[in-house]
Amino acid sequence: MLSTYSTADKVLLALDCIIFGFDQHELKILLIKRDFEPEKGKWSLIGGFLKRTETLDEAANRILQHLSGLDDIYLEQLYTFSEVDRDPGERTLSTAYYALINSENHKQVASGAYSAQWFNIKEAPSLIFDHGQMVEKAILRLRRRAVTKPIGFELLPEKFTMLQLQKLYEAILDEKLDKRNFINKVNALDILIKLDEKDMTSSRKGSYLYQFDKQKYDQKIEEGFTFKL
Amino acid sequence: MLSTYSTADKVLLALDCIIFGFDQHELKILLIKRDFEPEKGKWSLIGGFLKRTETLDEAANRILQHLSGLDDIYLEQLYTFSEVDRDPGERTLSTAYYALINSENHKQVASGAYSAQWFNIKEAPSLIFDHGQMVEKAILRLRRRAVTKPIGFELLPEKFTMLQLQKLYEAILDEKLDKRNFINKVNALDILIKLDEKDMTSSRKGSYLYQFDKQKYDQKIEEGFTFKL
DNA sequence: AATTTAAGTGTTTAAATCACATTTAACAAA
DNA sequence: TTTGTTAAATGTGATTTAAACACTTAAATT
Repeated sequence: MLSTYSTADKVLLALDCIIFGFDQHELKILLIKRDFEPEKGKWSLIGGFLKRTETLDEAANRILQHLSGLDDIYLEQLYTFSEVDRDPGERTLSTAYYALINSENHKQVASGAYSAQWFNIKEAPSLIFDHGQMVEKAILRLRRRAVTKPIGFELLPEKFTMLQLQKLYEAILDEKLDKRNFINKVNALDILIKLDEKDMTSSRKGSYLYQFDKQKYDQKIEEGFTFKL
Repeated sequence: MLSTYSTADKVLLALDCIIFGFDQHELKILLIKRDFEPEKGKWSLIGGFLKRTETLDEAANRILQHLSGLDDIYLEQLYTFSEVDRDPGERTLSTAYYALINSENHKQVASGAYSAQWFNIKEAPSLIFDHGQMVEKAILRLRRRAVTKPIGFELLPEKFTMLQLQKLYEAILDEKLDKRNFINKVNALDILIKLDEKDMTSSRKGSYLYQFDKQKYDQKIEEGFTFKL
């Protein structure tokens, strides 16, 4: 029989965020030391509980906002985890979100109220509950999305070099890419603005800075263009 | 501040299933007339509430099992919907799952206890709450999955003709496919068993029946093969 | 002026995809 | 038993896309 409202169980719904960042050559995630029981003191994702008056998207934004002060963060719902004993404290489900934040705004995040710390995704410590699974799933999702939607740009500063972009994709996809093919592909997409400015930090010659052209991208999408990197 | 357990809100968590079936040339979904308030009498997805003692996967299986008597149904979690007023009855979130069932087992489903009915995905009536959104999202997901994993076979009887398979993919992808290219592609995958039997219902010559070779498929996957149709 | 360092640039080759037409098997009708 | 009909089965060449690959250039340093 279909349950009716009155007889149905209510549960706690948590929300955990896998926060990706990119730093030079490394794809990182932000973790915190959990400050309450159970598992106090262990590494965990940033999370919180859903309030009755908000949507999951709103809760995810609230939690991130509170943590970082950042506002327009790329967020996507990943999956809802529901193993009965996933949280030994109480019957709790958790909807995982993943977020992408760019390295320019990194610092303040890591120096926030919590003992938050960036970890290379390959060197992250083991996490409480099923957070490890969440991270795994998030990486796979990111990998799939990054080639289909220009979400990679969320992880870079506004102005970036081709090499930075390539390194980012190498980090996400976890494979080496050919420089010429990469540049050719990116240029073929025709959604970057090549600036007159150069980044002089990495070479004598300097490398041109680029900017993602959201206007152009949106327009192309409108016209049926499909991003595929 | 991170919420702690005691202060956090509990919510009802519903679970709704988008059940896909395939019938000759048409991709269909199974809908029921809702038999309780609110929105009693309107078309809706099959659903229920999560129990404290089960996972979402288990709940989805229970709900389907109960409806159809079927056991090994392909099920995948889709998304958790959380608009605050999505259900006017009470604050309820819903995790949507989609299911694929094959046409041979159709009939008993539709003639179950509920007034369940199959609708072509293009001709479905408008649905309660956000169920329309769920269906939309499920179709997109199915479309992506079907070319990446051999889930299409879940929708067919055990033995099927190439044309049936093609029609299925045409229905899922909502586009016409070239017969020769399709067959060449499928054959190149080398995961079908060509039977000696023929289906004589559709032509004089008869068309060979095929069977999905799960063993072979699994082994190929093991060896790093990637299904791509 | 010569050296160093990373940036920038095209071509060739292989692979995948696409478009397309004819032959074959089984049955039915003459 | 021959002929006609219907859908199934089969293969090839053309085009497009992806992959592999190495040298030149600009600018700062000595």
